[in-house]
Amino acid sequence: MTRKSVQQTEEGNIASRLLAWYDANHRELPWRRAPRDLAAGGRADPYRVWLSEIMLQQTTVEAVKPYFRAFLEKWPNVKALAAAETEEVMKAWAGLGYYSRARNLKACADIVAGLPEGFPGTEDELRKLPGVGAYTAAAIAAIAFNRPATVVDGNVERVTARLFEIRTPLAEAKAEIRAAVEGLVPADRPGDFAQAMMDLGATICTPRRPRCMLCPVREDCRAILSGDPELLPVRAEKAEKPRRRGAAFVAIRNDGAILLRTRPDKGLLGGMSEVPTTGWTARLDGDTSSESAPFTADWQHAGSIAHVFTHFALELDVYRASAGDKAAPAGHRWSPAAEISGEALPTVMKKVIEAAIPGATKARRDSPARHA
DNA sequence: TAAACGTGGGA
DNA sequence: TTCCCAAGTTT
Repeated sequence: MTRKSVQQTEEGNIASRLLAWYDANHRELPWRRAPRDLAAGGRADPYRVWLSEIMLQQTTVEAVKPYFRAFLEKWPNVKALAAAETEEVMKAWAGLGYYSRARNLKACADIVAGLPEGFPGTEDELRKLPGVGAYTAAAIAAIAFNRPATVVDGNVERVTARLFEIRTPLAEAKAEIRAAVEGLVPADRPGDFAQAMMDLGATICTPRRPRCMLCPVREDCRAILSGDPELLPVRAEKAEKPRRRGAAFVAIRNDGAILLRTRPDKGLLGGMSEVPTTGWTARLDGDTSSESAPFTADWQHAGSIAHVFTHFALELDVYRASAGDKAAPAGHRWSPAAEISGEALPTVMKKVIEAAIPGATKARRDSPARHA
């Protein structure tokens, strides 16, 4: 009935083919309910959908999996997460990147835990939550609440630009792409449709070397007919990445504790822990390490590390010194050796500490991080 | 509108 | 090695 009427349009054909493909070829993911489960009356848990969507923002599925499992084990529902300390959330998020997501995650949990109905089910209401933008609001509405929302992420943009041969550069093509996707969304299974588009983009309609021979909608794809699908979507060329330098100081107390401090909540690596460093904008001419070290000591050059952020590349000279039993300077604290692996250390800081003390950031059996 | 914001894996 | 860029949001 409704299915037949939908299939009478070209758009309906695309959605139907895509859903049939999804039924047979969907990826199995820790946060996903299989179409079979949903057909049997299963419901996606909004908490898990939300948590996974936040983690997946600009982040690969493989990187997210272990973090998703760890979060779910520590905090099985939104009230548990709301009861947690922000610091613990930052520690659990360490290494995943884009740390404002962790802060917003906690802020969002605090809000939702206070709502009688839990997560709202409409895009408009979801969109008001911290860390939830246009994409995430639509994804949660569609996947967790079966609303016919138009879900547009990077995969969907690529698939759609190829399907409709949209050659407008991506930045200016957003509205056009959104309108095209909106015309495809089936009233029947909007959540599965959204996930089908994303799975197609991730496994078939890939950025490079798309597997068009395996594509369920290749007969509907205009990019195949009149060009090279791999050339779409058209992206603006990216600006050259500035290179910055600095120095980092690993101070080691007699008992093996390391001197740390916490970065401001806003900005790069906001709210995360670090060893003392110089500023990262200055181009170091010669050795200025002793001037900007946290205290005077016999600082030894322990090597250097390189790390690439989204908008600049960083090289840090790493200095190491024994600190005896010195008290921590203002704004700093000593982190016991056994607790280093559980600290909210971003990857760049783990590299620094490893350069000074190999193995220091690896989890040990007696480390609290393993018992938490 | 554009820049800021992390990290890791694939080619 | 180097480049690309992934289930984006915020300011």
